[in-house]
Amino acid sequence: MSTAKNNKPTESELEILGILWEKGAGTVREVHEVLEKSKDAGYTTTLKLMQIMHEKGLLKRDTSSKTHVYEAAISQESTQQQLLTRMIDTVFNGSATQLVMQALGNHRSSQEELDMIKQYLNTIEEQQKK
Amino acid sequence: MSTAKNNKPTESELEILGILWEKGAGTVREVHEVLEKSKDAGYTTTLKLMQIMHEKGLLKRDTSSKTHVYEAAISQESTQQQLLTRMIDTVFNGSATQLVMQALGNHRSSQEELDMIKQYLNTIEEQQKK
DNA sequence: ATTTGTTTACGAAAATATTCGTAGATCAAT
DNA sequence: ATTGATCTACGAATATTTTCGTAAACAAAT
Repeated sequence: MSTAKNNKPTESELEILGILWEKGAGTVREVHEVLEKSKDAGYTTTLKLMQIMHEKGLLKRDTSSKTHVYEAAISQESTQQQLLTRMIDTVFNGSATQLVMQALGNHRSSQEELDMIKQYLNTIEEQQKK
Repeated sequence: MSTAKNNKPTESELEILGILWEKGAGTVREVHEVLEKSKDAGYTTTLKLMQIMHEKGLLKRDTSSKTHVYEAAISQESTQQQLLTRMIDTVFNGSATQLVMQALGNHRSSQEELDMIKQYLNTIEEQQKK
């Protein structure tokens, strides 16, 4: 229960979080520029969205200079986790395995990635033996 | 482009689809009864939702008897696929592998399931060699 | 045939999410 | 100090999603 996270991000908010998780931090303009590529919305729309997200506790911001700098206030991992859980629940009959296989089947993975996953599976098995 | 599927289901609609995918088909009352366990909403709310879904082409229905029987009109697989893709895109930095590992890490899987996944990985590798 | 319970249809309210116009602040360059 | 560009704040319009009240149809039981 560290930072406010009982607010589940909306679709648009997720897009912004995604951008900030990658960038690390950024101004409204920077975020907006990325957003524009996949979406068309005005600058003030992005601004407003980010302000709301700040109010909700989804973003932190540094207002020390005129141009504010924003940063995600919730971790990518915990958000991923929440979304995954919900998705497995409602759409994958509660089976994580089903989700994993579906993901592997339709999204080309390189040999390196497959190896990484295999290795990870081994790690899990080791843990379970204990 | 068989049946209308350009309509992405909303959150509530997904819950209903999930139920129908499991049941195969059902009346409003039946769906509502399942829904009630995790949510609280009136009967007519569920009814309306399912009517809308029918209009959108998300559900088929049999109106031959007084009590209509509904069934999902879009496949679970294609829906899973769409959702996975979007999720990987916005929240997992475009990496399916990242999603897979996150899912494996936090949702306990039995040894049987792990074996199944391993086997599936081998299948994929075989395919890629060709 | 009247009552009772269950169903669909419809419309509209309520709640949420998204969008943007406008005004005022700030700063750099003229 | 005026202009121009860029930024934040704010409020409100739009759009979308969710909710439910009410009425009419229907069937089974009294």
